[in-house]
Amino acid sequence: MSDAKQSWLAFALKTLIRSGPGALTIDRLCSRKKVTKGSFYHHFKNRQAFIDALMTYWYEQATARLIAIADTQPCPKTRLERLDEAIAATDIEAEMHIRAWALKDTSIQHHLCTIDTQRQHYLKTCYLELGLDSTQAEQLAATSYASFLGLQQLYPRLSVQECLTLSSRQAKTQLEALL
Amino acid sequence: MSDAKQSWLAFALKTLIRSGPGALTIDRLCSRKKVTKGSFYHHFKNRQAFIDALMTYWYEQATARLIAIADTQPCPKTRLERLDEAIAATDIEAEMHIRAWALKDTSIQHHLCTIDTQRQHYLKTCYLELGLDSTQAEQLAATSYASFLGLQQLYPRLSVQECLTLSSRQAKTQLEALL
DNA sequence: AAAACATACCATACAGTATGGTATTTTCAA
DNA sequence: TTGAAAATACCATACTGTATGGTATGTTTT
Repeated sequence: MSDAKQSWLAFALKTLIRSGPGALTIDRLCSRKKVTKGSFYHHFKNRQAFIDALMTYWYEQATARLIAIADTQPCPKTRLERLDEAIAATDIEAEMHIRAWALKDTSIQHHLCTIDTQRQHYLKTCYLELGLDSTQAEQLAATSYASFLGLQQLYPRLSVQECLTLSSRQAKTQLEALL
Repeated sequence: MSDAKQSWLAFALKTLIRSGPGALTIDRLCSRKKVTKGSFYHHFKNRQAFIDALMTYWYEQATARLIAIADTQPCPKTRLERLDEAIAATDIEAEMHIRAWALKDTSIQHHLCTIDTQRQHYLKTCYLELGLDSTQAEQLAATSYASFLGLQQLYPRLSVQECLTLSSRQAKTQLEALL
């Protein structure tokens, strides 16, 4: 991937985080980036190709990278803690925007589906190692992930730290009740 | 409120449920409703007034009504069960769409904030009656509500029934651990 | 020559306005 | 009480201005 293209994706992700998918029109991106459409259409075949590239870029930043960080730990309990730390140190504002975006764009839906699946699968493997059976691990993965997602969206808004604290505490209680 | 205006709001809510806020353009609504813009602008000063009316309409359907149903029960445990039943019997597809909408429209955000607050407050009163202290009740209200919201948004998608089952089971475990 | 970008243009979709038409309801005098 | 006139509710048609994705064709830089 060329530097210019990489710069386009990094800029687009920043814009998505700051202003949501509504700001990802070609015109607005170009004016904010102080280039013209000639640049955009040089690097991307059309808007859809651009969006696909952006979602792949986001997957690497906000899923693959985080799992890789957590996976440096041998103990599953420590992995989950390390994961929380990594999440706390990451700008996850794009999350909600992408989830909202998926409701009106099936291509985003597809990307998000593989990402959600992979994330839940990672949590499940941790819970399996901690002694849960397959069904329990799967359901706890779903509910703990879901409560974190949900807490992010509650009004009045909580901080990422509060979301992590509440959801991880809740997951621990749940885990102990199952063991 | 006139019948014609009521019919506009009911139609708009159906459209929102089926196709999301992107389908709530004046042109598209008019063509689907087989009327013209003259009708729209006769009943609503502008698009914003229409949206405000629609959100009020939705509040009555999906918050005030559900709470009123649950509140027919004297026991808080029964109230929560009755609430789950009422939710299961309601089309809650609008929920996610509105939450997504709120990210790009501050007026929706305001409506949703009062609604989220009222819903959490209702759950809190139930948990208070069940013996939790104020902080515990508030946090359990937040996490149980959040996990239900989050489960709705997970990919691959779950049914409303599955969301309710998982989140209410999780809330019960949490409650017993706190008592 | 190829990569990177600029400029000018097109068709479409959108919110909103101006104006007019029709049907129903209200008002007021005979 | 009643019937015509006035008001109002309801909707249609045609238009404006703006933002969008996309295309065609250049120009500059390496």
